[in-house]
Amino acid sequence: MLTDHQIQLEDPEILATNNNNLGTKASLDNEYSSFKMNQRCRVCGEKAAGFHFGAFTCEGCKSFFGRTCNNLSQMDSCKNGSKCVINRKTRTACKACRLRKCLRVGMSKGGSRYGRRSNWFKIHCLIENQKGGSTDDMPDEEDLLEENHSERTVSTPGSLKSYPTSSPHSNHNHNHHHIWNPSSASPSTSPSSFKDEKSDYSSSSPHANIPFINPFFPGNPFLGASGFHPMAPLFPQLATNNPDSKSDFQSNHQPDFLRWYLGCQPQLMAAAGQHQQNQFAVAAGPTDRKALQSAVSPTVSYRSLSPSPSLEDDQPLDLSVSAQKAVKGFAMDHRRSSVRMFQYGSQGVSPASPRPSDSEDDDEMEAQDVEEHFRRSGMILDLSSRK
Amino acid sequence: MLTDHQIQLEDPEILATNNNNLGTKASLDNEYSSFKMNQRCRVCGEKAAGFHFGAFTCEGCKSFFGRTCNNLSQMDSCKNGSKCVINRKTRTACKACRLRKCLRVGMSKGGSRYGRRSNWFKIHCLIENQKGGSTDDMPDEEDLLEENHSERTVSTPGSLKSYPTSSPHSNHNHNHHHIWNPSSASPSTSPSSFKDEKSDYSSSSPHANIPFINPFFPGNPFLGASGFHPMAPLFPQLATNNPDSKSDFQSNHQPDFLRWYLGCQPQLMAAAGQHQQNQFAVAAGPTDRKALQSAVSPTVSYRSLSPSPSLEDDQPLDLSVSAQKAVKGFAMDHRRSSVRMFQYGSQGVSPASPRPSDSEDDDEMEAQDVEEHFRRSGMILDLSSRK
DNA sequence: ACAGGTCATTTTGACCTAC
DNA sequence: GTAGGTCAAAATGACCTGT
Ligand SMILES: [Zn+2]
Ligand SMILES: [Zn+2]
Ligand SMILES: [Zn+2]
Ligand SMILES: [Zn+2]
Repeated sequence: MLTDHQIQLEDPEILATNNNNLGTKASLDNEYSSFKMNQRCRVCGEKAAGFHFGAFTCEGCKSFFGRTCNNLSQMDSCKNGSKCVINRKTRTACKACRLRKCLRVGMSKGGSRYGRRSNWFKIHCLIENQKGGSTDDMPDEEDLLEENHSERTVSTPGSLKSYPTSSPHSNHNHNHHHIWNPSSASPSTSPSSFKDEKSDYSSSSPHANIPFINPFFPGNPFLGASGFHPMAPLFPQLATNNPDSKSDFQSNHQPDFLRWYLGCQPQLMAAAGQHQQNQFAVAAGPTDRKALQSAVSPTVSYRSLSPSPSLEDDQPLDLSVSAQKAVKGFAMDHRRSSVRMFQYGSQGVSPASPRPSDSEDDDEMEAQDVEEHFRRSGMILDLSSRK
Repeated sequence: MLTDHQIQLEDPEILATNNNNLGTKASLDNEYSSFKMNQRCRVCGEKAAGFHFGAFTCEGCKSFFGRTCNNLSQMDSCKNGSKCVINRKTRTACKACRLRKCLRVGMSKGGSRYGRRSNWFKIHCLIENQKGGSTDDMPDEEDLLEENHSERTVSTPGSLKSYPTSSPHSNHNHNHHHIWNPSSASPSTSPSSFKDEKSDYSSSSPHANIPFINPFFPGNPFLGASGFHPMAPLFPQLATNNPDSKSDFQSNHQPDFLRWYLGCQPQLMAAAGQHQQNQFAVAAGPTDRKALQSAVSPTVSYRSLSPSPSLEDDQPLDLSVSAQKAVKGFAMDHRRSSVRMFQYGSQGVSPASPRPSDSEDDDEMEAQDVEEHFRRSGMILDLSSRK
């Protein structure tokens, strides 16, 4: 196994792996680069201009969403039964269906990252790509025929075959309201239906008492079209430069991670268990940690044990935030490769935006109040009736 | 039966009749007035602004058609299977479907009348109205609910019950390519399918040898959504001020006319028989005759025996045009209440526009050449192989 | 009384800039 | 490398005018 020195110099976030160049970040970047160059707009199928508002989109759909997602209320509904096909030629026909498509592919405002994509994000993209993507009413054949075919062949089909996309428990059509808490189900969340289907992966958690933002909370706008989990799991051992930790992940945890990432979350609970109570779990690499640091109020206390080279590299990253003075609750949206904050304030739960060192006035919220709010919002699994 | 003196003073075109005020033009005008005030756009269902391009439409659809009907070719087709519902809210969504709807309700350019509506037109409207109109994907319930209901109640439902809309041979879904010539069917026109269905009304013509512009010619853009005949029939006895002629019509011919107007044409052939060979039949009241006079080249010779008061009121109107020096062929489009000329020139068949006393140079066309052109265009039934 | 013109308003997306 | 701003171009329809 290569010990490419680049690994030491690169962003110490976790590494991707494939058969061709197992475990190197270079391979990940290479794969992602070709992937990115051939992306099409997830809304209309035109050649994508970039990753905008949480999805690869063209300039038009980017501008459209940026304009219209603010005034959802005054958007007149579709008169064709909300069944309009959205492609490059028809995207201007029905604004309602176009916006619906935007939301369906995961677009939303806030929490954007301007810098490089995180490795989590790249992995996510490649896995999703290998899964075949959503089989929506996406680009017309007509549209594709009019585009440059030579570009599309750059994409290396099957180059990611090594990714264990089909675990023993393949999980298509997994419910958005999965309950991955084995001990007690909140009445507001879905009943035991999922438990019957996926009990193998949700019944073995040893940390059922830890509150955690449920990424599948009802109405989560960041759930992808496939119901894919928008939040990266907690894998502290990945957020380190310690080679042993990385190889440990690759040999022992990567399959579990991938299985989780494809819809199952056994490791997530275990990772969440490393966090204390009254804390909302967060996992991030140094880039995300920096964004987190600037996004979160200075009153928020957080500990960072790694992976800065000057710190203990062999310690798991811990960016957990004390709920007593925290911005209350947040989670990383690695699918969007951004710090996505769920900030509790007088305006209710809303995505947080970076702010300077002000506002000492909104940290009187008690931990249980914060928790209760998230619970009422369906964002927290009601794992236990603490306090 | 009333002998309202208004009849004498009014336009001497034929009279309409209903139960309430049988046979008076006042009743027709009254009925038509309330009908017109409550018309909705035939395209989108919005309150109609008037009769534009051959159909009652709103301002928007009027402007839209005026803009787009010229560049049909560069109109991109619908991407929803041409099934878009067109109403006030969705009319801007799919231009292709909107234009298709416009054409379907009979809109077209040219041949418009600026003055009063003819009585034929009013009768047409009232009959169509009584028939219930086309049951298209017309105005949404939602749209109608948002409009002023008080206006709509002005319309007197059932006020035209006296019109014999359902003749013994009710004719729904009559084919656009009807053959109403019993003797010989053109190979280019439809086969004997219609004859099987409607032979009662197409087999009794005593004037099978007279060429006549077939209003059902393939591609006739003036055929309404219901396939309704766009051209008014020939009823010379109606174009007179002679009271006897009018009462004769009311008692003897009106039922036949209405039956014809609803899709059968026995009387049409009889009327056409009054015209000489090498002439293309025309029927018109004095208003239409005036328009005809200004539209047709001065080289066209026509005879007008009536109904000017200074002329023989008891003679049937004859505006037939000699094909030798005629603009070649034309017919009245009473449905559009306009003189609709099918003018033969170097540009081919096109709607004629009024022109001054010039152009002595385009009357070299022989009668049979004109006829042949129309026949090739599918506009003339190939009744016989004269010459 | 309608065809055609006018033009303010709306919608759009390619392009640019700030971060 | 993306969010947001810019702005020219296109589409729309209420209103006006000539006939
Ligand atoms: Zn797009
Ligand atoms: Zn729609
Ligand atoms: Zn309309
Ligand atoms: Zn359409």
